[in-house]
Amino acid sequence: MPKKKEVHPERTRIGDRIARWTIPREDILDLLIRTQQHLTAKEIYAALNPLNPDMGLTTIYRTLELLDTSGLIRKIYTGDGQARFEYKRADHADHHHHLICSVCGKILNYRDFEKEELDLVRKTEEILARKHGFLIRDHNIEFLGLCGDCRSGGKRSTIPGR
Amino acid sequence: MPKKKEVHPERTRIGDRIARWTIPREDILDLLIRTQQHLTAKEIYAALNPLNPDMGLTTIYRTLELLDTSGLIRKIYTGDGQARFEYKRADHADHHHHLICSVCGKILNYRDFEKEELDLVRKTEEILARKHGFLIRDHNIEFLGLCGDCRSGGKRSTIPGR
DNA sequence: CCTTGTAATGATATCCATTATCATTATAAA
DNA sequence: TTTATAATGATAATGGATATCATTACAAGG
Repeated sequence: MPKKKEVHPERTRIGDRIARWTIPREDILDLLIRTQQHLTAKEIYAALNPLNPDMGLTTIYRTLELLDTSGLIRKIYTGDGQARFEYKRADHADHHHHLICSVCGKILNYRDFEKEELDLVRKTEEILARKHGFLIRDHNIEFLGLCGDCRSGGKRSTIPGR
Repeated sequence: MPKKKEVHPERTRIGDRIARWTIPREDILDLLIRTQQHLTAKEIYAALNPLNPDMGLTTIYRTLELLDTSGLIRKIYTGDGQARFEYKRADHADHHHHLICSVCGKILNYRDFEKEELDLVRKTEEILARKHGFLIRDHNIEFLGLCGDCRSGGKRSTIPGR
């Protein structure tokens, strides 16, 4: 049976921004939903190419921008010169932040202290709105440091700027 | 009297990484100390060029990487495709985070809730160290949203992806 | 003061992620 | 089916950042 997928329910979340729900869009969103990693455009391309060799890199970039603008995915800058993407669940079920190793670039998700953090964030958002008229839509928290491997290894990074 | 500056005291903080403290290094660090903004390499180039037309862009990039690696300045990615830099005071006196407008790209510093935030961060760092063997060296917190102008204006951004 | 090894610089070329262009294809509604 | 046009993909172009390498200039030892 050839590829024959149901349209993902999330598709409705971008209904007003989009006219046609296509195979590339379905495949890219699908991949991001399934993976735990933070993928770059090229990684997505590499992952989907075997399944759909006709999909070009341009489409990946365009689709990622569409999904990001629509709030379905999040664009992350970890400082290695390329943007990464992760799926953003509507229900905050996977609310987490990042732990980035400055040496090897590894990214860990962390999920502890959600409640306290959310209290703090909410409070901050209130103040910011009052003080600067800023409407908060999202926040990022990231910790930079050395992962276990790089701490013990003590080796130098080959990544420039790290 | 020609330019004749005292070497900035911070110079000692990178003593072991550096052999010579030069005019470009002094000027770049000096500029970052004085400004409240978050400058790109090109903005720094533009600002210093009138004073020192011989300074090339390459030196700016190299010096910024040196200062960043040494922990004197912080590299920030706001998502507009170019890295920005800010001076990082040793005494945490200016501890702050960023408020980024997704439409116009404006960046505000915010400094409220430092104590609670630091408590939370410290606690988190402890857990992360225990759980993942991660040694935290820095953290970033940023809020993304719409600034007052862009809220009321309701105009669309020309910045791709925003 | 000179000399000298070499760190630092700057012009240039290059790299690489991302965007723009535009002809072609394929979707969804009539 | 037909059709208007949204979406795609090959290609070229853009632009921030880095590599290369000959040149300059700093700092230590004479």
